[in-house]
Amino acid sequence: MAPRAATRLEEAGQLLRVLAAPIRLAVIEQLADGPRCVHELVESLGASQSLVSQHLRVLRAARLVTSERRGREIAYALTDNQVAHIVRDAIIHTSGR
Amino acid sequence: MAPRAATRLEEAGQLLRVLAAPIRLAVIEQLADGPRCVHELVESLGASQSLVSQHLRVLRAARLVTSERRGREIAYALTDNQVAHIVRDAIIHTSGR
DNA sequence: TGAACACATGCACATTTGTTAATGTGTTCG
DNA sequence: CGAACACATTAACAAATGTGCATGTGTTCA
Repeated sequence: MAPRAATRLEEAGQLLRVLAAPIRLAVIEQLADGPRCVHELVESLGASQSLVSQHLRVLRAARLVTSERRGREIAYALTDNQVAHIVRDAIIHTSGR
Repeated sequence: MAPRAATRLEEAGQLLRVLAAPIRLAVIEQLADGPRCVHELVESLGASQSLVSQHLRVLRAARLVTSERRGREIAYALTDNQVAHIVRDAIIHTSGR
């Protein structure tokens, strides 16, 4: 069942808006190599725990990542790798000049 | 010469932010089929002339489109088709579920 | 030259978004 | 139970963004 054209572009726009933040791109890059828990992301990104959680919340709301509790940590993973592909294309486009 | 990682993600984020608006996605979809002048876009998109110009300004500033005067019209075209490819992937990702 | 057309720009305003600081929830371990 | 760890959430604020209205610039044609 195909949605209306307007809705289709709105949904695609929302996806891109979720991706349109450097720190979230960095998170996705990390998760492309496998699941990570929050404090690992905090370390590698050099951002505050609160900030990382805020952005993970956005990614989670958009269903781009899934979370799974492991002991007292929570592991995040990419829902699908097509998103990582879009991110890679965007990076290639800007770096290739 | 590869830019710093932070800069790389910032630039990719900026590209995605420019794409993250339904009306700009619609413009890019139109231009993927060939050059269009502004009043053609205004008609097909059903938006005001001012609004379309504002968004074309954003696309132009990001070097995603080029403009060329033809008589009293101004024709817009995609700078490269890789951007159209990214847009298509984003639409496919959201529609495919 | 003047009028009509095609488009851009400046301004003002509401909405959204990113960030920080503080606090809350859930878990492990002594 | 209580303390320490891992993470989420709330509130508050600055900054960026989208939109409409009005006006400006460039072009064609009579």
